[in-house]
Amino acid sequence: MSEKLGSGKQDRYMQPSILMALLDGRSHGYELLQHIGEYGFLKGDAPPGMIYRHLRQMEDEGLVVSQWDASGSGPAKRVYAITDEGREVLDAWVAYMERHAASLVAFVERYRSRS
Amino acid sequence: MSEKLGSGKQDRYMQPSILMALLDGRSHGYELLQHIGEYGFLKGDAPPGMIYRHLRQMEDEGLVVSQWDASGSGPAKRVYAITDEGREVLDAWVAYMERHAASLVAFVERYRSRS
DNA sequence: TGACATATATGCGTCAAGCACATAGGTTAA
DNA sequence: TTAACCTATGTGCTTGACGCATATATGTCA
Repeated sequence: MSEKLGSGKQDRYMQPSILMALLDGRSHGYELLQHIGEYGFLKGDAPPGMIYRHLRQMEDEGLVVSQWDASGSGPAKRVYAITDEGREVLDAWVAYMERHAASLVAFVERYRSRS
Repeated sequence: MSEKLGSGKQDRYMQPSILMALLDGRSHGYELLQHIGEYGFLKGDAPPGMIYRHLRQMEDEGLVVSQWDASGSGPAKRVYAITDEGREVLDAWVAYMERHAASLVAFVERYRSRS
């Protein structure tokens, strides 16, 4: 039955999740992959392609900045850091999510209260 | 700033809104248009084309059934009623929305608690 | 030297959203 | 009476994000 919900295309909140993770410090795509699932918006793992595309787009929009890091072992990493503009956008996201949560709760309430 | 949120493509929850409205009794597209905004998931008015497409698709899936009503004034209306399967899907939607709201609240909490 | 983990990125098909537009019946006012 | 408007239901087209598969490259370990 639940397979009819939203055709599997729910909002994954990739952008705010990435920005939130970057609040804790600079990181790179592959590392972010393993952490943004913690927020509960993804069912399984985040698709790698998605992360990198979001990061690139967010850099175009000035929300993050990147820098290559070739130190350490393994291939070079593109390390991202959040910008002031990114912080503002995250703040707006949180405000939006708060309103959205309120609407959801009200909807659920309304449904539950009609026995 | 907020124009960067989700590129304006937030989840409108059209399907559960329609099902919820039909719980209060049979109705038709044009009438639903004026009521499903009450749930707070739409910024302005719902786009008419969207409603009718959803209703058609939901009828294909067996969530609603329709019947022409030529009585009364004005053009004929296609009146929809929710089915048992529609009720089950709505129930699943509500459960999903409840979990989703919890994730959102947790995210907001996490953000707010880091001063 | 072959398999595997790390790390980033592109290409392609699909699907829903958003918007404009088309159709048509009925009512009302100039 | 006819033009404008409200009711009512749909279709067509473009765009953009998503999901998946795939490509590329480096370093490590058996």
